[in-house]
Amino acid sequence: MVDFLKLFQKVISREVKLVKLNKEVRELCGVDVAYWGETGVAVAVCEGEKRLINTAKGKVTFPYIPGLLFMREAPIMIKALEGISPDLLLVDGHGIAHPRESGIATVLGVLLEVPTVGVAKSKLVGEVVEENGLNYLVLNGKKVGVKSGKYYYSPGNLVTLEDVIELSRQGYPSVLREADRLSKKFREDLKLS
DNA sequence: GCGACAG
DNA sequence: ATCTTGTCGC
Repeated sequence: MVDFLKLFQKVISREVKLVKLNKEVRELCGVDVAYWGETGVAVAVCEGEKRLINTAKGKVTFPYIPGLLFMREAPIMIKALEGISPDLLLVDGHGIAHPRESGIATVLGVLLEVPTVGVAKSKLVGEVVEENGLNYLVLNGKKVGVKSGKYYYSPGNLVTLEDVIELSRQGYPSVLREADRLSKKFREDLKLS
């Protein structure tokens, strides 16, 4: 099964288009997931003309396996993103800074056909190499992302490394901060009800 | 065999 | 991710 999933990721990585995000980002969205045992709570926070918050709740049984995070969180994240098509989607996890260049941000970007960037709190693969004052994440001699502060940013789909660097300069995205805060808040609400 | 290992 | 106390520092 794991072999099949890895093949799926290789197919996904072949569909990735690292092209410049030209359109102005009017609606920025961020998604995160919190857990209460086997119950997952996904929250999508969108900031644009109006502020939107979507949630999704459900059993998450697939185990956490480094490199296969998408199997655990992508399904419920997609539920929370139903009906939403942001100009840019930020995902808690890596994009192409992944063994098969197919982290959860990349999988979501390809499946939903939306520009995505992966923002992770820790490294999965690659080494940090400084160049021109920037800490690039290098994998197999290729720059696949950047480290800014304590976070790792990498292209998911439909964005360039330059777009990602630009985003990383803005500091940790508020939409992800909010998605993280709210997912944990809603989890607490579940414990009570 | 050993170390690394998103959330 | 989640489980958890105190402690160090701005």
